[in-house]
Amino acid sequence: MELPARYDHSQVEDKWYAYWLKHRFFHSEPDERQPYTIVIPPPNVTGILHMGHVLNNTLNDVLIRKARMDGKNACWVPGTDHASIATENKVVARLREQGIRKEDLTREEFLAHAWQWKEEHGGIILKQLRKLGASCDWDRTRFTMEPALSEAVINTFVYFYKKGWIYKGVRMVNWDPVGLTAVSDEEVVHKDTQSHFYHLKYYISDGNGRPTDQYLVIATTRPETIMADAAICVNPADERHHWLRGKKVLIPLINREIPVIEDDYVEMDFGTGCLKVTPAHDVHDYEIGLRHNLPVLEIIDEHGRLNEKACILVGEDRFVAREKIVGMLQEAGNLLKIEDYISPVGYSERTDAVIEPKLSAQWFLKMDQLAKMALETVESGRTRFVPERYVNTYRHWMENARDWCISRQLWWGQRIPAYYLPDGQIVVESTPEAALKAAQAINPALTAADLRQDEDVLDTWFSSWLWPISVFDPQMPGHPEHKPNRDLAYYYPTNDLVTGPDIIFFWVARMIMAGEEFMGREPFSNVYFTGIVRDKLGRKMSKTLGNSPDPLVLIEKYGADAVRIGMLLCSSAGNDILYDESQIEQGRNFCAKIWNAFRLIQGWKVDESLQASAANVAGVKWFRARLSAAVETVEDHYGKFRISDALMTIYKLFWDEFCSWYLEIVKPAFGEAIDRATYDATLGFFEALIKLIHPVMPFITEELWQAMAQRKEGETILFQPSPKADAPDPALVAAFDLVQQSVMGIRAVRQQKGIAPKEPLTLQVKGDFPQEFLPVVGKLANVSARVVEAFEGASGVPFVVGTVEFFLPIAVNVADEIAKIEKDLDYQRKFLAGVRAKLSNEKFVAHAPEAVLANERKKEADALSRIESYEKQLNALKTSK
RNA sequence: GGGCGCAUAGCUCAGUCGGUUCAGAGCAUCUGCCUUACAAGCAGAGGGUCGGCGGUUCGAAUCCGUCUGCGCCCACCA
Repeated sequence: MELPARYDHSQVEDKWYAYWLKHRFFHSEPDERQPYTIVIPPPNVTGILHMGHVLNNTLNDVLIRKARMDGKNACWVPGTDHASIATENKVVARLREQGIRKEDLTREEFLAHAWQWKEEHGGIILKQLRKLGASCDWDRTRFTMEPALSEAVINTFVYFYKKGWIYKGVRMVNWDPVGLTAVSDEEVVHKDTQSHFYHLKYYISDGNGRPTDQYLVIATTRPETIMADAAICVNPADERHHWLRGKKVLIPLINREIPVIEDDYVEMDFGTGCLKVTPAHDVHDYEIGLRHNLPVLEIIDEHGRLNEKACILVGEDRFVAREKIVGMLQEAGNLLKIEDYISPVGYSERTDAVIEPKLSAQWFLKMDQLAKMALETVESGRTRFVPERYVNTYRHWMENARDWCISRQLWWGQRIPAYYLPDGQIVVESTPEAALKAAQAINPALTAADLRQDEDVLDTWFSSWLWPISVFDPQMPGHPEHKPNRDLAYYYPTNDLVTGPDIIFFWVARMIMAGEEFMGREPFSNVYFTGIVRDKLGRKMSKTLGNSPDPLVLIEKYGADAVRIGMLLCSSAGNDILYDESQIEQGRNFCAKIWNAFRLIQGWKVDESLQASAANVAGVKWFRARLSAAVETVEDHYGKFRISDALMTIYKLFWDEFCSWYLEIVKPAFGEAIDRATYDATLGFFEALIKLIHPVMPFITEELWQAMAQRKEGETILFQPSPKADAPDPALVAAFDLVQQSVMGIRAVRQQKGIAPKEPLTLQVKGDFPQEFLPVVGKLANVSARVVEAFEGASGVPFVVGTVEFFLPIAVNVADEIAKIEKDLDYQRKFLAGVRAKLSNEKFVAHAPEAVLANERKKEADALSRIESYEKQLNALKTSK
């Protein structure tokens, strides 16, 4: 088979992906092999591939392909997440473009639009993952809102409700006035925001609702909420304010009378020590209100606008109202001063709207028991975090977990299966029929028409947390009596989860909770946290900055293998990734290198009558040992999730050791043939190498594996066993190191003296040099090497590697050589002095372990022998002069 | 405010148990090569007071303290 001179990924990648799909190589069914399972972190169904996905899914794919080659039954379950807020926002935006307002649609009409949108745009990302080479079991593709998985979510809700862990409560929630829904604490992002501290005078009431000339001063960042004030609060220990006891004050502008109360919550040395209490619009104020039985007056509506209860500025947006009321306060003489102030403000993660604390009825799931269980899972090591430090973060959150607000005021999602009876009682059942039955048990006269289902849907994470279970057996969650089906029993718990640390609470922690609750054990053994992909300048990649490249464009340009390498090269666990296109170029260059190495080998003619040369025999012997050592290192790296280290080990093994050294040793001269033994060994090495590379570069390795022999339809590199390390031979590897050093020494001399590599030289070797490798040195350095007792010839360049001395008899400038040797000699003497200082230190000799001591003695001996050798050379040179 | 982490060559990062000639790798740079696999390449070279200071130790990039500069997470002192 004739190979093109250049590797063209575009001719290769689609071809083999189609081949893999055709033979369903990625598909897994339970069998007698050991399973290795990964569930994909489901991307948003409407999402498109970005660099973060590339990193994450490349790592997943490396792990799954490695496991497959290790003989495990590898199963990677793909799928998507319905992402209720994000998707609903996109659908609302598109409808708006078409002139349709969500408010004008019924729930059913809206959902019809949403599903249509999902059918059109959904799952694009899964198609894109194929371009990357992701070896997912596509037959198992799941969607969190598909019927079976939705059923699992509903059953879970019913299960926890009946267990008493789900309750409905009026709470202060994080309200998103743009998304028009409550969001969980985890979905609120706090950002330091430049704002102002307004100091306002509140006049003391004369008892009849008229101001006296006495006043107190409060400091607030939210003057637009004063109309909702229910009290002014001071710390009881604050003597400055004792005169206010029992007094009433008037809210500026509207002159409503409110009491002055005392509570420890107020910090005496913050602001003015007087706090305006606004129970409807501040979490802490709400709690103070509860303690002091204050009325709750809500003046901001769901859109963030002032309502009629505000009396003034009705209908104005909260921020506009803030501007206007400041002017009004100023005019009325209530504004004392304005300070610049930076305060943390909560923003909605999804819509970036400023979160409004809002009192509303929401559904909650109790976290105490679940958090306790899930903490134990990680503390006990049943689930291991990589890097380990995330355990601290995890523990802190678990110990402080607050109840999870699981209701969302949206339509896109699983609707809460709570049904209200006309008298306000609630029944919770998984179907309307069951709900009716339950309702009739309370009141037999009720009909289906009397029941009203809760309007809210469930938080998306309330379905994602079931993912490692529900993708295999959606009947399991919520049915403790159910026995896991064959898939779940076989694949659960999964092995590794690769995800970003940003969703450690959203998703990882909650999957562990669900796993413990429904399966009685952890959902995965290891969690590998990736870093965040940043640009060269360290900025997070984002659409608005426009610094995020389109992975598909990169794949098109460089090939998927190159993109994968580019991402992996710089990805140590838990550290952020500074992405730079040059890394992908490096990946592409590696493809070219592999390709060309194969073209070289493939072009060799074998002469069956030829005996292997001494150099070839030695080369094969060395590389076998070298490969073995590298395989061991690679295995070790994989075992510790040091994926980039594993890659770098493989990269250097192939490029440096195999190409630059091994192939140069065995390469026949132009037009000449190679012996059979060396050829077969070389081909064997090459096959082992591409197997080693396959998990990181699946396409080119399949192409070459197919090209290197007659393969039958249905054969693939995917299931070839990973190369195994056989008897390691460190001594041999070390001996070859000496060979490399000496070859490099000769090349350096050639470079310095301007002697072309083509020009043959002779080399004299003195000392303990491994004889069998002399021919290797001869070939690589183009020298005829021989061992001598003493160097012959007056003029030449000596050099030393370890304790072996070399001499290249060539014409040299004696003065230059003398200067050079004197410099080396000087260095060696200082080195010796350093070693001797150590050895003469009694404490060192007393404390240091024997191995360290022995090494220092060896260093001393080596230095001595080198000095002796240099001195001799120096003398020889000087006398020749 | 609390917690976690980072700082090593121009850039991105390794450095595992404190000890091997330990100060490394890749990229970039410089020099010489269009050598018949590969210029997306080959060969060679230069480049760092391991952020500062102090401590422990026979010995510190590595352990401890502290300072400085970054990053992340948690936290609504209005």
